[in-house]
Amino acid sequence: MALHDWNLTPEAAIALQKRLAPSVRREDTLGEVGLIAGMDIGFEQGGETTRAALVLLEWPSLALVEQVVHREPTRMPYVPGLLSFREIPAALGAFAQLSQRPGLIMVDGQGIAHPRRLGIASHLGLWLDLPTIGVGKSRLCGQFGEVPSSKGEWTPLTDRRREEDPSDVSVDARGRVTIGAVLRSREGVKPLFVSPGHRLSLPTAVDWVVRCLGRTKLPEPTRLADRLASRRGEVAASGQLSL
DNA sequence: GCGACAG
DNA sequence: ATCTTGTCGC
Repeated sequence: MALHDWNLTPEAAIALQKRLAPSVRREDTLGEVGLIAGMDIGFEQGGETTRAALVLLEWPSLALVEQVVHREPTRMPYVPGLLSFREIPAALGAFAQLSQRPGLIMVDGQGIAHPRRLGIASHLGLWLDLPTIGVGKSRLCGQFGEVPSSKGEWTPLTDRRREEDPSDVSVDARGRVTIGAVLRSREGVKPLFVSPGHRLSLPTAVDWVVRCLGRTKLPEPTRLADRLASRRGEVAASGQLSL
């Protein structure tokens, strides 16, 4: 993938998403998943500083083997649909500090469950050329029915077909395509929005999320990254960049 | 034109 | 996302 600038106007960012979306691989091309990463972004000083948190867990023990935090000035405001342009730069800074490469990354946000099928998980996966899964806590787009109540069960998240969708995706009688899964990761709690980021299918994405589930709503990779990105669990972060 | 809208 | 008090439950 050709490198591009992150400071773009909304119009340019949307045009870029449309150009990149066709490159997102939705087939399973996972390698040996020895390490699973979890990524999340937090903000400090009223949003002036962006704080990227990255954790590496060993599979299948899910033991935490490495964690890094990277801080840098916030450049872009939050605009629905353009989240990746605001958060990926900082995420890359955190990745640069990692001493080992993960075989899979779980990102807090959407994968292809995005208006132009290029949510932050897909964009990051494309940039790093690594398998990624979007694990969102709320919906950006798409519709879904009642979510089963048992842990591990899910209902499809569908959306009207778009130009950004591959021509070979299955379209139902109503012209809709499945872009993700609304997963009951824990009983009695709001469901999770799981969608393929890059280099894996929806069934595989759901499988990995379920396999990384503990007793909490979020899978371990995202849960730990979330905790590190926020102030909670004040863990001693390794190699950070101060401002 | 009127809502909806990841983090 | 972040700001915040109390409250319910394992």
